[in-house]
Formats: sequence, structure tokens, C-alpha cells
Amino acid sequence: MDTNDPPADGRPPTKRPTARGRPFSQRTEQAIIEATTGLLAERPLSEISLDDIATQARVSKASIYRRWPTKGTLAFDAFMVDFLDRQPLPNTGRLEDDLLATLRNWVSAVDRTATGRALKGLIAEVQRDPALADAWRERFIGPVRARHLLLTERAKSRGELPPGADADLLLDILFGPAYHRLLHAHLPLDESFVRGVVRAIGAAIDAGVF
Amino acid sequence: MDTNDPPADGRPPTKRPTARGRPFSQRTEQAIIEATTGLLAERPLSEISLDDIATQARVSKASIYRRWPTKGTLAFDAFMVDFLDRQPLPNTGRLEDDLLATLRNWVSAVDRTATGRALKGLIAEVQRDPALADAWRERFIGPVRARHLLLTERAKSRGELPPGADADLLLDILFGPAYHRLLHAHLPLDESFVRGVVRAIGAAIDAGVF
Amino acid sequence: MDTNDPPADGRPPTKRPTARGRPFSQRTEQAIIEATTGLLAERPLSEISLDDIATQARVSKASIYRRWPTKGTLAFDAFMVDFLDRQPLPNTGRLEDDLLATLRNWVSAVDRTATGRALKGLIAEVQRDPALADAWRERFIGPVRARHLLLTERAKSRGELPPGADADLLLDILFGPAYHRLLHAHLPLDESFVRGVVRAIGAAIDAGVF
Amino acid sequence: MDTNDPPADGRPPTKRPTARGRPFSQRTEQAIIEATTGLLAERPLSEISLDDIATQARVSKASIYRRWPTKGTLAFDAFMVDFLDRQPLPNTGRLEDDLLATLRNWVSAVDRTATGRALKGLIAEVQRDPALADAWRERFIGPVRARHLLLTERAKSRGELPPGADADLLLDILFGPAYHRLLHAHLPLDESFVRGVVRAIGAAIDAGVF
DNA sequence: TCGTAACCGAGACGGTACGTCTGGTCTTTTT
DNA sequence: AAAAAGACCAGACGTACCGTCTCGGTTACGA
Repeated sequence: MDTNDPPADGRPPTKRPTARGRPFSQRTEQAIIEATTGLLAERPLSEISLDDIATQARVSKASIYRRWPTKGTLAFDAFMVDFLDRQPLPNTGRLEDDLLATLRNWVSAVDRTATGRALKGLIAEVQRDPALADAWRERFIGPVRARHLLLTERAKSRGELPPGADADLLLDILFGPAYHRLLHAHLPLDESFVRGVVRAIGAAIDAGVF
Repeated sequence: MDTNDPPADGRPPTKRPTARGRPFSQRTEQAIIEATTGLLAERPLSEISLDDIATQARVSKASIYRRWPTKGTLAFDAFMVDFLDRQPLPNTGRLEDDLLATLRNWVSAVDRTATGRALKGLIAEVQRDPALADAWRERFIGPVRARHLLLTERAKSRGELPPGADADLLLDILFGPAYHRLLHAHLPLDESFVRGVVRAIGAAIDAGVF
Repeated sequence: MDTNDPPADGRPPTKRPTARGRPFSQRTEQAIIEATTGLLAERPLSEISLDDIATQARVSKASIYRRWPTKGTLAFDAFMVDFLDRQPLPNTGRLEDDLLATLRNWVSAVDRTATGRALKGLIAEVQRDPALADAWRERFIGPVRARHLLLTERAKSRGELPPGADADLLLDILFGPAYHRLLHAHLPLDESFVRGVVRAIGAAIDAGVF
Repeated sequence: MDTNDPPADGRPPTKRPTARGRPFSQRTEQAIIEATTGLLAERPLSEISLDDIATQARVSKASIYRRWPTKGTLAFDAFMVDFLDRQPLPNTGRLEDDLLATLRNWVSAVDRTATGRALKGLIAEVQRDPALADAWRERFIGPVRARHLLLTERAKSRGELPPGADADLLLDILFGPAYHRLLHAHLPLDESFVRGVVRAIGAAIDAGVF
């Protein structure tokens, strides 16, 4: 494989190692990301072709493939820009309130929104593209999880959680049910759902489960 | 729409209303299901084409489309045959033990198995095919949920759960984290995970969350 | 190679050996040939894409590739339909007059005409596509030559040519200069050229060269 | 048009009018020509891309386009270097012997040789690139023809040809059949062919055709 | 028993997206 | 200002897949 191939593991397009030749134009990159974001707001990823993106961005397909190995990795990067900044980390001084704010915020970001549709499409794509799956774990699930672990660390330092608590389990119980309802749409992502999940976790904490 | 079109909502192929003409051959149907199951054991749904299935089953594509409207609905039916029977309903006399057996059983069915890969592929397909999404809710999530509600009903009659308990929330907290780890593969679906989830639910029950 | 691949040596699409499955539609084939002929009348082969042809014929690219392995072989077939019938075989009773009529007819068919442009484009394509080169020799040069050999055979039976005359050489001296001027356009394909070539051949016959 | 654009009509790259800035490196030019010649010896022009040439010559594509406007004109120049010097002008004192030597020499240069393949590829390219067609006539056909006209001029001064003889026709009858067999490969370019053509021309001369 | 409706396998059909390649131009750093 | 390197746009290429349609042929019911 050529050294100038795209990252292939889904890393975002960065500067090439050698500084020789014409560098990547950041205008091109930005146009691609913006076009992708715009199209993702209109329709699901599976109904967007790379030709659509190239046309919309007034860019050649080759310029896209130079940066991203698959449609999924591109959509992933476009999604990240949108999503991550909208997930502020609360700090109420009480874990249960932090979890409530976090989950409520997540729900409002994805429930029947363009972002939510993009997220569902991406999770679908992750199941069919192993390279994207790696990027997804390492560059989405991982960083998001790391941020959320700050909440449990603070709780530990406040004594709300024991020092050795299984924070990963706690966070999966927090988000797992939410992703479940998002993906299967069998029941609404409403306020009573959010409150119920968080109260269950609170009870589990009090009972020393984690 | 022609009366002889396939069910379109994903119902399994049944007898046509009028009995005139040559009836469906059940050998054909069986061959299709078997070929699909066999291919799903080898590789993900996204890498299986309908031509592959037709060739493998020594059947024409038209015979497939006569029965199932999309690849997803066929895969869905093939999956159901495999999956449902492997999910017996426990009856230990104690809710927490029932939940433990149920989740443990689910994990052993899907964790790094062909069934698990098929399930992931199907959930992906569900996100891109609205008709399949309906079938999925009505013919998979719904029935499975109905079976599991028997567990909570029994618990209610035993007094382990209050009569008005939100059993849907309870079940989403049970399965949500498991689907989460299945789809994102960020953490293992191991025994300690299963125990933790069930213990958390037990604590929530004791605290009267549901 | 699959038995249902296109002929690959450029034979025109005929009935598949096995009569199973949906047969080739001759309407489709006709539409493709007509579209190709129409486009060849407008612009040179090198500026016609298969997408153009497919769009013009209201046919999918796959339907074209099912029949012809390359653009050149398709253009070849389209050209043949146009060209061959326009080359009647004269029969004046005197070889030199037959040759004159034949060359004059060829010139009027190709000199600054759509057919001539198509012929030039095809000869160019023949140089870059070995499969087409075979087809060209066997299905164009060969048959045309065979027809022209009738002229020399008749001349032999009339005693105008000796029985063992090298008719191939004679015909190459007849057509070679004409193709030369067609392809290089360094001098006009005018009546004096035609007369000159034929008179030279006449002189060579009289001198017993052939 | 910029004064520093390449000749555009296919003239070979020469010194720029202004002597300012870094001068053309003749090593660059030589490397390009050598790479092109080398690649033309391996495979037909149509299978050689400008990227191939640039890579092979360790030169940038821009450096090529600075000198030649199209791939065809470059190949043309590379071909000329090879070809022209190999076509010495005979001077036997007798026209028919001169023609025989000339044609025999041409045949040995192109019959199943790398030069011959390059020539065929160039003629193909000429049909699709009008600018190259002009260059081809003016810088190849023209000069070569001019040289060959020396043969007929000498013959005229010796009285072998009448003063007003149509030498162009004569030369087209000499080379036309040869190009014909080269391009269509329907019959061999062998000695009997060469002799036959020349004898036919001899007979035509004797008969006063030209 | 015979007609007919609907099945059957095979595979062509139109349409669309893919990922690669090429030609010719442009942009950067280096010489 | 030319050089090498390589990104840029535009768009053709040949392949794959989808869901439908067409063919010759085969059941099995109902008249």
C-alpha cells in the first residue's frame, strides 16, 4: 500500500508525513465536510452517494478518496463536528443530577433530530465496515466515555461512589437503554424514561452494586 | 398493488388467498431459508447479495421476491428460525434469577457467534429500510418483549413487583446495555457484566423504582 | 471465463448457446446499434463514452457490456451495418473499370463523411484493442477482401489476369494509397488520384507484374 | 496565451525567447524523451499514461506540459528521434532501385518492431487529436515526403520520370500499401510484397502513368 | 381431460453507486 | 523562475447489486 493512501483506519485527514508536493487544501476538506453534514441533515447516510457529496462540495471524488477510505469514515468525521460540542459535561456536585443532565441532553440531541438520524445511520454503517468500527470505538465511543468517566471520578472523590466502582458498567446502564430505544424505536425517549433510568442507577449505587 | 405481491410488511410467506394456480413449493421456501442461514453464518448480511442466495438455494430471484419484499425481511425470517427457539423462558420462581438466566442465555447466543453477527447485520439493515423497521418492531421486538413480560407478570403476581410497575423500562435496562456492548464492541459481554446489570435492576426493584 | 460473458473476440451478439433464461431482446440490441451509429455521425469515437451510448439508447451500460466487450467492438458492429451495404460490387466486364468503380465508390463513401470519420476512429481503436484487431481482420478486412477477390476472379476467367496472379497485392495497391490519404490527410482523395491509382494498376497488369 | 506556454502546435521544445529565470534543464528534456522511448518499446502508446512517463523520468507532469501540449506530441517527438535517422536516402542512380531500397528499409524498421508499434500507436493518436494531426502532417509526413521527393527529382533530372510527373501519387502508391498492411495486419510485410509494389510502380512509370 | 392460473429456474433488463484511473491544471517548497 | 511532488477538477471506466421482467416450461386446481 502506498504511503499516500488515505488513513484507512478512519483517522481524520491530517498533513501528509512528507511535506513535498502540493499540500492538502483545507478549503477542499471543509467543503467536503460541510456538504456531507448538509446532506446528512436531509436524508439518511444510506441514501447519500459519494457522487452526491462530490457534486455538492464541487469537488472531485478523487479528492474525497484521498482523505477518507470509505463513505462511513467521512460521515463519521462530519458527524463528530456536529455532535461532540453539543454534549457539554455537567457539574452539579451530585452524581445523580449529573447523570440526569447528561442523559437528558443526549436525548434532546438525538430524539427525532437530524443528528439522531445521522447517529443511527452511522451505527448501521459501523456494523458493515470493520475499519469504521475501529474508528468508531477509538474516536467516538472512547473519547465520549473518557469524558463521562470524569463524572464518576468526581463522584468517587466526593465519596458518592466507592473508589473501585465499575464506572463502565454504570455508563452502559445509563446509555445502553437509550441507544436501545433510539435504534429500535419500540418506545419513546421521553422524560419519564430518562428519570427512570437515572433513578434505577441511583438505587443501584445506594445498594453498592458498582 | 397486485394481490399476489409479497406481504410487503415482512410477514412470512403464507398461502395466497386464492387457491388457484400452482401453489408455493415449500421445498423452494425451505431452500431459500437454509441458503440464507448458511450464508449468514459465513459472512455479514451486507456482504450477501440476493444473487448469492438465489444461486446457493438453486432458486430464481423471482421466487425469492415472490415471498419476501426485501433482502432484510428474508434475513429477518431466516434469523428468527435460528434465534427464537434458542431463547427459552426461564421460570425459577424468583424474578432476579429469571432475569439472570434470560440475559445470560441471550449473551451466550449472540456473543461472537454467527447468530450475533446476523443480529448486528439485521439491526443495521433495520436502520436503512423503514418497512423492515416496522416488521422488526412488530415481529421481533414485540413478541420477544411479550414473552419477557410474562416474567414480570409472574413477578407481579408473586408480589416481587408492584402491580403498576414499568416493566418496559425494566426490560430496556436489562437488554439495552447488552445490545450496546454487542453493537459497539467497546467492552466484553462477560459474566461480570451480566451479573452487574441484573444486580442493578434488583437494587432498583428493591428501592421501588419501577 | 463464464460461458455467458460477451463474445470477447468481437463477434456480434448472437443467441446464447443455452436457450435458458430470458433471451436477449433484439429491440435492445437495435437501440444500442442505432444510438451508436447516431453518435458516430456526430463526433469521433474517442469522444463518445459508453454512458453516452447507454443514455441515448435508453439502455443500461450492463446491457451493452453483456453483448460487446469493448467500445471498439460495438462501434465496429455499428459501422458494419452502415458501411457494407454501401459498397456494391460493380460488374462492368472489364477489370480496370471494375476497380475504378470500386475505388471511386469507396472514396465517395468515406471522404469527409460521417462514415469516413467513423472509419478513421475505428482504425485508431483497432491499434489499441487487440480483441478488436482480430475482429477487424476477420470480420471487416477479410469479408471485404473476399468480395473484391470476386472482381479478380472474374478477370482471371476472362483472361485479363493470369490464373496465378497475386490478387492480394493488387488490392493492397488499390486500397493502400486511399487509406493512406484518408488517415494522414496530406493530400486530397480526388478524382485524379483515383484515376491515377487505377491506371497504375492497369499498367502493372499489362506488364505482367501480378 | 502566455508566452511561456508550450508550442502547442507540437514543435519540439526549444530555448525560450527571454533568457530570464532558471533555464530549461536539458537533462529534464532528455530524461522525458528517454522515458517515453523506453515505455514505447514496452507497450503501446494507449497503455502509457503521462503519470507513467513522469514517474519513469523522475520528472513532474508540469515539466512535461511545459514542453509538450499533449501526450501525442511528446510521443511524436520521441518517435522522431528513433525513426528519422534510420531512414537513409539511397542513391543508386536508378529510381526503381532507390524505391526498392527505401521501401525495404521502411519495412525492416517497422515490421514487428518497437518502432512499428510506436508508429501504429501514433497514427491512432493522430486520428483523435486534431492538434497532433497538424503536427503529424507538417513535421512528419511533410519532411519525409520532402526527402523522398529528392528521389523523384533526381529521376526527373536523369530523365527516368517526365518533368511534370505526379510524384505525390507515386509515393502514395509506394507507401500506401505498406501502411495498409502495417495497420491492418491482414497480410505480411515480406520481401515479395516489397518487390511487387516496386515493380508495379516501375511498370506504371514505363507506361507513362505519372 | 383439459384449460388456465400461477408457479418454477435462468438470466436479461434499467438504474444506480461504486472505487479507480487518466488528462491536463494548479499550488507548494526547493533549487 | 524552473524544478519535483503531488493535489486539484472533471468525468469515463468496467463491475456489482437491486428489484423487475421475460422466456420456456411445469404443476395442480377446477370446470
